[in-house]
Amino acid sequence: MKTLKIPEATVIRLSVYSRYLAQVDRRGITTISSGEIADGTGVSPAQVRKDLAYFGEFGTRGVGYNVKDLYWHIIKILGLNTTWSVVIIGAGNLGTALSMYGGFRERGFKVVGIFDNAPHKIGYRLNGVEVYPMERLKEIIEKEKAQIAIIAVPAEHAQEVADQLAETSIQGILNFAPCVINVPERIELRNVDLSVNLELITFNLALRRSLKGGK
Amino acid sequence: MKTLKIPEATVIRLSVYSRYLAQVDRRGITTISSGEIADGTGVSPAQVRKDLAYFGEFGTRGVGYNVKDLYWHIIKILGLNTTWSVVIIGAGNLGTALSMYGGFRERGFKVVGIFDNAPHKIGYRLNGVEVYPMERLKEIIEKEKAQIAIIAVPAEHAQEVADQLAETSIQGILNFAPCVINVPERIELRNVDLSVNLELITFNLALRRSLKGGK
DNA sequence: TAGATTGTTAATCGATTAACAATC
DNA sequence: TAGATTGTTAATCGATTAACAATC
Repeated sequence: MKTLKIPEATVIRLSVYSRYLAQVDRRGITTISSGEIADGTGVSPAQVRKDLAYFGEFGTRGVGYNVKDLYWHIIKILGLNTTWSVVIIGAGNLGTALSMYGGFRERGFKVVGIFDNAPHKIGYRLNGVEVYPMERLKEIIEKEKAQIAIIAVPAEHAQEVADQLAETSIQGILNFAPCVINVPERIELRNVDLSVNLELITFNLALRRSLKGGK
Repeated sequence: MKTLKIPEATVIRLSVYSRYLAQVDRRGITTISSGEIADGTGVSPAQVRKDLAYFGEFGTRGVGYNVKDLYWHIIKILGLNTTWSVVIIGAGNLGTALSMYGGFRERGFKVVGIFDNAPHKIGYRLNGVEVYPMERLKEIIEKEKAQIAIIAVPAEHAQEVADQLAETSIQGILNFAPCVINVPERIELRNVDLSVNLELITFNLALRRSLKGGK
């Protein structure tokens, strides 16, 4: 595998391609061209081929790509050929929603524990997954071999939770709290700010208005 | 206002700057330089100045920026100087979580209605917001003057919901269903795929592994 | 072979960074 | 005035697109 830096946009598109290929496969289609993938996912054919070229040669010139093969190649590239065990920190509304989110299971993620420090929540099961007290974080992560943690606590407590996670064998953190957190280099961190997505909409709506009104 | 195309990354950073400025303001600081904003948000000072330059001149050479003024300038740029009324389609776990998500309220978003077609959910209140049947979608959107809709239904029903929204006066749609949907040009659309965020983590973890093992 | 489509290189486009004149 | 920091231009960097040789 080349050591070239892969653009994040490429990884996101690979995810989109894989979903589209799964859909095409369900329709019983066995071969597909970069142009067809492009049409189905809203990118350019050159983009599709370039994205794939970072990782190898998966097609046959003059023919195209085998749908199933390419699907599995991408799944492997994305690291989704194995099941990932996930813990969720915070059994509030967001944590509860995420624990039941079908989109995770579909892509091979398995929620193995939810953590909270509200005594009345401990011991409950959400979607079959037990709610544990925060004191058992390290124990359960190690017992269940969880590799990824999702932080779904209020912003005030996010860093505190991150510090506790840093003491465990967790490899990746997805942070939904709207704040910046610091974690050791060895942990792969990603922040999702749900509000920013609405703000990108309001920005564009405000821009449209000012173009109409202002001009 | 210039008609230059603004990079999406710039808009996202403006959102980050505004949160940082709010925090700095709470500490009672009145003036700030691009370098300090850069340090506080993890970008370069040139980036901060360039991002702001798309929209005007907000600083004083040799001095810096007035914290409060700049905060409000950015809030206005993001279209957040007015309250936006939001409806959520789908009273499942995600819809429920989003209806109670503090991060929205903080930035001036107000959830004015939740819609579902499960009879046993109708009439309930989530966080003070009523759950309405889908048949009343258009009526309530128009009555409440909702401008933005959040789709939080399973992927199979997302397009159907989008079609119904297209019949209303809704101006923007935030789609959480992991699928591509089509809406009229006049509607500002944005997709959020929660699973992709986990996949960006697993991709990097898989990459780290292969670099360690493969090399 | 002729037609089709890949993989890859070169050209283009756009975003970030460095540098500095303007100016408080 | 001297020091500081902005706003902006030019240089750099990186990603996308166009084009085409390779080849099925």
